[in-house]
Amino acid sequence: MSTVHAPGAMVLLTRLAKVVFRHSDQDRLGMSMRWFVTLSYLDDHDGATQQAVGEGLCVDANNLVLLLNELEADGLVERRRDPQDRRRHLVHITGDGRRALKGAERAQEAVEDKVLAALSADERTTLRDLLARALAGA
Amino acid sequence: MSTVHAPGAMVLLTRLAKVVFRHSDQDRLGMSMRWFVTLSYLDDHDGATQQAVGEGLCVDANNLVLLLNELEADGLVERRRDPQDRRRHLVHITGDGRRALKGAERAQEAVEDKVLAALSADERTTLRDLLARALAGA
DNA sequence: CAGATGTCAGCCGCACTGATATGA
DNA sequence: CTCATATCAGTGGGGCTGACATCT
Repeated sequence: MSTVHAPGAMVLLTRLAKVVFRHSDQDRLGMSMRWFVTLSYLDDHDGATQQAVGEGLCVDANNLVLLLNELEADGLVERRRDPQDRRRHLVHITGDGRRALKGAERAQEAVEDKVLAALSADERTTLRDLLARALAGA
Repeated sequence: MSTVHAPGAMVLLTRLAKVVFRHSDQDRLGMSMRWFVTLSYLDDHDGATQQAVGEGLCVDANNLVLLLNELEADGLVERRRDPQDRRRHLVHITGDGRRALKGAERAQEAVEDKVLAALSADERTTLRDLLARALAGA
């Protein structure tokens, strides 16, 4: 028989992320995954500089411009000049943005139930905690 | 102050996966992440049908054709007709494929150390176990 | 002047849709 | 003939590089 070879955590993480992506279509969430993740980040980091958002989300600065253009055109996000340094843009989530986010979060719970179906409630909490701490340290 | 709002596990997973992707460049691994994940899967599922590989990795059947073409051209993978059903292709990893995989795995450990820097060895094991079980159940 | 920030144009790898060929 | 499997061509959105404008 072939040896049961255990893949590394990075491979598992990458593969599971693709599963999440597969289940997180526009129809279910009411918005694209990119929008959802971006709004989620801004909900926690309201008023962050555009640069900080790019680093936090691992999205290219150039690409972020287009992404924020879309969100701002829909009124979910606002760019304001930093009075202290007028080169900077401070990115804010709007009331509409928060409302849209809440809706997507509720829809995403159904996705989580499917993706983490094999895990108990306690295990899901543990997973969430580990992911959050890893992300904070990276 | 703004409320400390906790993002869901799916958002955290998606974001951390992008961090992994960022650190897993061709130079470090010696191959692309797509190759690495595919070889890793075949190491555990040698001789799987092409269709099964696509489902397991959440990669489109059409896209998988091109991906396997690349791997086969480099001699890391072999496609063999299934004698029982000559429509099917059984995908096998070659000796060269296993060697290349081992090298990439070693390089990937360094990536894991960076991405999971905030977690202890025990916590990394726990994370790996939870991810593996979630993946198996999805 | 140099350095930082954001914007825009262009290119490329990747994912999906549709059509085709082969075999059960 | 039908259904399944794999392949290929065409299309679209996402990610990156390079050049430019604005501000410190």
